[in-house]
Amino acid sequence: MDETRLRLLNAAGPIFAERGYRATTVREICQEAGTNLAAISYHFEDKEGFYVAAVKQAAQGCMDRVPLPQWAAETSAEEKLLSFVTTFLNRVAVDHDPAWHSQLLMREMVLPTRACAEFVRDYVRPMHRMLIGILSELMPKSSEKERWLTALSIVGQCLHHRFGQAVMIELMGETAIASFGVKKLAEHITSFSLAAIERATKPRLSAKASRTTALEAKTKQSVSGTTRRVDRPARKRGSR
Amino acid sequence: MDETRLRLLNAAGPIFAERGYRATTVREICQEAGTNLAAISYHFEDKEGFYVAAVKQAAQGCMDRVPLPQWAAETSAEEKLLSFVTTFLNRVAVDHDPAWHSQLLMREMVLPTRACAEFVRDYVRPMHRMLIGILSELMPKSSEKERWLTALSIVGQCLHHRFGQAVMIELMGETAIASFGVKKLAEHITSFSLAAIERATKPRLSAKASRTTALEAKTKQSVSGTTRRVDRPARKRGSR
DNA sequence: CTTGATGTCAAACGTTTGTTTGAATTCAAA
DNA sequence: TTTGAATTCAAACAAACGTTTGACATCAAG
Repeated sequence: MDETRLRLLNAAGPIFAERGYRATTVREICQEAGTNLAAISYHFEDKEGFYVAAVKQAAQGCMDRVPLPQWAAETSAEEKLLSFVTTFLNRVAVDHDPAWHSQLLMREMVLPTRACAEFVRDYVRPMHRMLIGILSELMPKSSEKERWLTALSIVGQCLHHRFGQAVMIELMGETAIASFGVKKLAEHITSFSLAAIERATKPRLSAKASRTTALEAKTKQSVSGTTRRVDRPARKRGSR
Repeated sequence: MDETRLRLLNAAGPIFAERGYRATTVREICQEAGTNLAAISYHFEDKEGFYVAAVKQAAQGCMDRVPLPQWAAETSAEEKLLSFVTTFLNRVAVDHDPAWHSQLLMREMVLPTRACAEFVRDYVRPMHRMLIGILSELMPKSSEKERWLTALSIVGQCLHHRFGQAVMIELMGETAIASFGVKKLAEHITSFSLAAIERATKPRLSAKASRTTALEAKTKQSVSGTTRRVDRPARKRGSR
């Protein structure tokens, strides 16, 4: 049976997601799963193989829980973008049932392990293709580079609500964050991005547009200075 | 002397940034710094205190290397936004001299430790205040919530070029990434955001605007499904 | 019943870890 | 020179870690 295998994987996800790879001990997972210690090297070769399997399961779980949208032929590109952003936010949102799915994948993005390449192939690339497709409809005359930059702007806005979560809570308090909600967030990001895209596509307000682009010369930025104020010793010999 | 202290901190930064807290051993750092093993508990109490000191030094280094901009009275809000975005990108950019500064802070954002609160107070909050100030000029009639959302959109775009770096390289190749450059990036993000802000502030093209906001009804998204396709066993008893 | 493969178990192994110890060294003040 | 605090050093400590071992259990096939 692989009942043991499944119990291990289900127990591993939340723990790996919360503590990270190194800080998680196989003993802890086995105790949580109610299995023997040796079950890990038996079913997964070693700890690293076990971790990779857990990441795969997390990515699969994210995709299955919130599948990519499909549209009728007559759907407008604007509608597509809204449902794409909504899907993205739902996949990475913090307040979803198993919060550890996206948490584990977030770790994989910041400090990639062996599982990263597969993650990009199976999970990131399909979403990226879909977004580029939508952008090709929205800005048909743009260069590939412009579409890339726009895609990065949109994805960045979505992901920030996951990556920046800890800092945002520290910055504005936990209650204020929760008041946003996925739906409001998706509408903001979509209309924000659509406005920027339409402006770039049809720059008819030439007065304002030229004022904006005239900024480029003023990027004088003093990039110098060294580290000051290093703190003084903390404990001398005899404490504790 | 705290020459030993400084040698330890300088050696610790890159290693903590690359490997993370748990995967880094104090032995490795001491060997790199050329100090004795006991120097850590002597100067920093224990490993965690040592790590917190390293994070502090990284944040200070980031701020000193790229200080916040200061403007003349007549500077337009658009110019301010551009130089703000440029400063932000320079602070988190990957291609700067000690790349480990921002790398260490990035870790701190994703998995916060004791150092996170101080980091937000000394490093994040000043930048946030400055951005909100600029946005107050750009969209004077907006609510506080709207300004917050806009600030998050801008910051998200900037940070994504750091957080998403590993995935972007995997997705589009290393050379393509480098071709962007901080200056081009800053101009893109600034004009992208300014277009969105100006559109929201003066929605005179009512035809297109209403088409955009009419999307809201169509957010039907099937949020269901369970995990399928769990992989089969990897190694049976007798291998290796 | 025997056989052999599959899976589970308690126990132990060898290594690496952060931390501590107590002696040695340095060096300015008395 | 003597004193005493500050600092560095080699060595060891105890705990925790991933992994392995060999015996035991289960069960269908011959």
